[in-house]
Amino acid sequence: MPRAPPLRAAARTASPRKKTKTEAAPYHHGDLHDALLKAAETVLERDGLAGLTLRAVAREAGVSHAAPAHHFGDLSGLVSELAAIGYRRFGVAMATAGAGHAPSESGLARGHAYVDFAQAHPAMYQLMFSAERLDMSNPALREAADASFASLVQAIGQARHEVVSEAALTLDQAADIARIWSLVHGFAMLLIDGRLQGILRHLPEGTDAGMLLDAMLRHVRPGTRATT
Amino acid sequence: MPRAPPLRAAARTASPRKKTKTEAAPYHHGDLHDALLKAAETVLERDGLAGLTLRAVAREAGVSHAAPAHHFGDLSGLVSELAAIGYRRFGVAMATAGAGHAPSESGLARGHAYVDFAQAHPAMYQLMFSAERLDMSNPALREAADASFASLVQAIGQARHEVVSEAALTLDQAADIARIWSLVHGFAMLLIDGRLQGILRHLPEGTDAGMLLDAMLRHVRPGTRATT
DNA sequence: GTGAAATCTTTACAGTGTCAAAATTGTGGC
DNA sequence: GCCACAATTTTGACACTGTAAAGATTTCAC
Repeated sequence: MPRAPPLRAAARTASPRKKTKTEAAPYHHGDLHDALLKAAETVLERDGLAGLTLRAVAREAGVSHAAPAHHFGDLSGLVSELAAIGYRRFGVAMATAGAGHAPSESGLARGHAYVDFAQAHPAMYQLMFSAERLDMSNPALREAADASFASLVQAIGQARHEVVSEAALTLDQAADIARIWSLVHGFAMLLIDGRLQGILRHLPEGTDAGMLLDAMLRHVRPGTRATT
Repeated sequence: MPRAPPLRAAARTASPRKKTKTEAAPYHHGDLHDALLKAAETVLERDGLAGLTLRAVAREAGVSHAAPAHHFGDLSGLVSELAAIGYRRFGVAMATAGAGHAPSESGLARGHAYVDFAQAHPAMYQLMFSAERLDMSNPALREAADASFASLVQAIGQARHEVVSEAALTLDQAADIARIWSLVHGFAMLLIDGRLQGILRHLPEGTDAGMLLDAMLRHVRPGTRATT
């Protein structure tokens, strides 16, 4: 059966070697694990969340449809690891946005960076918050998501000019965290789902989502208040 | 073929008669359209969004697997009509919450009613914002969702002590709408997805989501400002 | 080398949505 | 009253999905 396997070969040479001091051809595939994750991201960006199936990823990687199961157990295992990658990437985007700005404006910059990420990678962002598909007990995902949340808490603390400990929050601190997170997450979700189209359409000519976000955030500053 | 049809009979007698004074078994079904929508809601509440399939709804209603297609075209047709029902129900919940409160507190009451609805019917709320499944060109859904949005705009206008026209928004008005909507929607989504568990766990004993929402909302009031 | 383990493929099964054809039932015309 | 027609519902089929088991293949350890 001369069933040509060009895809397979292409996928194999695409991934760079990691170790194997002898530089001999790697074992079965090279590292299907990473190749599958890359293929999954390609599928996700091309076909959206609905097109992200085990078999589609296997096709994209040029392997049999059951290959992913061996590396990830099941579909939730694969998408959870992909979401973990998304969280790590999201983390660096937020970190770079936090630096390089005056402290007074860093909160605003972070808010914009948050929504920019969601807008630039809508399918990935949806996946990162798709409780239905993700397996939150997955260690890689758990760790990446927790780190992302911790950096949010840290940023809130910075804006409040105090050290906020995740282990014991006051209601006021928690309200700040929930407020900022709900704001940017809600805005991002509504934006991705097209629910803000009606608003944006009826705004003065040339107003885009970024300007709306800016106007929305400028009246919500955390901390610096004494009592209720 | 004595293939026992108990489900069908059960489903038929389960729904109260409307007419048919003779009490004979109704004609084809009665009205499968409504029966399917009721079955869909049962399935949605019992098995969540993932369990809401055409065939599961057909089974619940006691009809063949292809029956729903005739009434709703396809899956998105069915879930869109179900979501429309959700929006209408959501609308009355918000309306009753808006009334019966002092004007100064009606905004807060509405915010709580919003999140309460999402918390009481998480699967329905998720469906109502599942862009992936819904067909926003569905007339019933479009109308119900638009009405829901219009009432939000109207409530914002009331809080701003001005008449807000959806047809031409100022950036300031739009920012108020987006802020409030993003806040409650984001909070509801994070809450449903379990993302606020970490926060709630580390709050003083006995603090629940409602208190957190209250603290979060009390520092965000729309309108009443002059310039930026 | 050779056996063992890891990797990948093949095969199979139970689901799913959707379509076409067949069967059933209610309705309107005469 | 009766009969053709239209609406409704079922049956059957197809392509797709995830997942499991069994077989084939390759690498690794010794």
